[in-house]
Amino acid sequence: MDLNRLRAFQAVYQHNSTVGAARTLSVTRSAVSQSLSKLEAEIGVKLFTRAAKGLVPTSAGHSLFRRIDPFLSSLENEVRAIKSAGERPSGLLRLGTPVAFGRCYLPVKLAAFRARYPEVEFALELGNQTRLLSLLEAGELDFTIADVFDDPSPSRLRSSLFSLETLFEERMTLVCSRAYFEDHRLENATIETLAACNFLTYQSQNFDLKSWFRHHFAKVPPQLSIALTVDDSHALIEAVKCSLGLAVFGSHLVEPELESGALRAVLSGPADEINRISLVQLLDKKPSLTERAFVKHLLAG
DNA sequence: CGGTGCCGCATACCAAGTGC
DNA sequence: GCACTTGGTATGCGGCACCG
Repeated sequence: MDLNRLRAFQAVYQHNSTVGAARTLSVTRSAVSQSLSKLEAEIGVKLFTRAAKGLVPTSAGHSLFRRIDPFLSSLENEVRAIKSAGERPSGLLRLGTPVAFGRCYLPVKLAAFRARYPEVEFALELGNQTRLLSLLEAGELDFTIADVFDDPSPSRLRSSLFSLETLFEERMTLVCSRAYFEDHRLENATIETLAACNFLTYQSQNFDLKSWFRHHFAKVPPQLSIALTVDDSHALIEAVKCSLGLAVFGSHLVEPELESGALRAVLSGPADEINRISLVQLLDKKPSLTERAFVKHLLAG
């Protein structure tokens, strides 16, 4: 059934004339008259009685109007809502993030964005980078936050699938408790001294530690003694404070502890490895208005 | 990519009713 | 009777889909 013919019928019913309907629909009365005739031919029933001054609905006309008027009105409202949604950020944003970043930094940014655009909702996925990149690739996330190092080893992030935008940079520092530092004589530590220590890591394959060793010594000790693996920065900091071993942290996570002297940095200095915390998107995906607004919001700092 | 057919619409015109 | 309003319809044009 042709929607335009139904709209012509609706307008004629409301005005009891083809002239009024034509004005409403911005067409000539001839077009209205023709649409109406075709609709009647299609249904096989007269919808109006042609009177001297206008058109009077038949019982079939009344019945049809009662059915289609709510439908056409709700259809128009729905289309209007969809159009206005395209003009302002709204809807669901699916975001992946490392656990520590998702807990500490992101909630503030999400709150500020939503204060500005209350029609936006978030679905936050906390997890390790490998899993988040897989979800992004499968189209189950709109963005993910990732750690990007200058490490020359092959990285999935450097494939042609993804586009990267740096949000901010942090120094990667190897730290331990003051007691652990003194017990293991870690002032001017060599790779051999460090290789004899215990380590704590975020990731089961301890990429963070390997990357730190490659950066500072251009090689990784053949055997690292991993005392703890935990994907939670608070747990990791507490374990380091208890002298369980050494762990690599983004500088912002342990700044207070380093300043108070509760933790000590090993080989600390300007030569520390830089982690560019970046926003990752699929390269060939055209970002929506909401996604573009969110990227702009994060990049604004 | 051009030919063809269909469809919606506008234009022009006709018919009928109404008011002065 | 005439001007005006309104509805109906023949005709032509333009846009679009389909096909070879």
